[in-house]
Amino acid sequence: MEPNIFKTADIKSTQKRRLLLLLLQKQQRPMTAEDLYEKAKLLVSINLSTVYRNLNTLTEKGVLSRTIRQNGKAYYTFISHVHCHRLICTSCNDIISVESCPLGELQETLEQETGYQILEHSLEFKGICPECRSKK
Amino acid sequence: MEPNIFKTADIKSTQKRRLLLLLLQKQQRPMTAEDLYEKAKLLVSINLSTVYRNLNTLTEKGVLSRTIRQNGKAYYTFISHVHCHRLICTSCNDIISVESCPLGELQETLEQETGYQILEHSLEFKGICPECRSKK
DNA sequence: TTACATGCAAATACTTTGCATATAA
DNA sequence: TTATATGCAAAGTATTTGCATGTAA
Repeated sequence: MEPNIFKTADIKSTQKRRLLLLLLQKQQRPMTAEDLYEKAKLLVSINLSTVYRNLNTLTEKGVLSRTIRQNGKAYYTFISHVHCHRLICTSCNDIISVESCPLGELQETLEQETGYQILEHSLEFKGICPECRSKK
Repeated sequence: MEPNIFKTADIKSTQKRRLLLLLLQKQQRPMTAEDLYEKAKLLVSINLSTVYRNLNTLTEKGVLSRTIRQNGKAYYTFISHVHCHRLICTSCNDIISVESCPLGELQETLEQETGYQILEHSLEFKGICPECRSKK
């Protein structure tokens, strides 16, 4: 883990924070507060509200990014992660990462048309995966 | 309002359902359960859980579509509405509709690459609107 | 030493559910 | 008449907050 993430973000380096970042880094996939809590409590004594508070702090400080998915839950990743989206099977909840993203161009057009400075976007696809389709 | 929406959806035509659809139709913008409840209770006696139950029923029957936005709330629209997305100002929460959508092609490519049958997608842009930018 | 982090319990926001009653077909 | 819709209160799920205590710098 970058030794100076905390210094850069101007927050204290605590055992719980180091663990949460380590877990997010190890899993290499967006995780919910609950996901992280379940993993973390196997290793240290930690409270769910500590997880929530830290995820909020780290998001505000620009270390993590938060995305609310169509299941209503917040998912967190390192900001530095490759920009990608999701394709979710509505039948078995399998998730595939979608790395292609054709929105850069549209985003520029939108900025010109609307005068907005666009900072981010969220995109999610839903469908039925091959396994579930064949089971029908 | 289409006289046979309810017949087609195979659900009873009740006063509250007719009102909820009418309100959604009149506003011509995605609304939350709370939005609809506030509008509806000015006109008839209605319970918030009736609103939620009907929005769920109408969504399951394919009359409405539901999208969870990055504020964590569910927004409903007629399925028949023009396919469009959102550009939200993170500073003043102003919302602009984005009608262009370059995802059709990517969606086809994804279907071929992944074997998924893609049924829908959700897309949201966030940025800072011209007014808020000039206030800085 | 001191400001910030944490644990715990309680509160909040949005949504769902069980059950008795009301109503559309 | 009968299955479905509704109201009401209670519960569920994800998240936040107040306050006392603990800990990094």
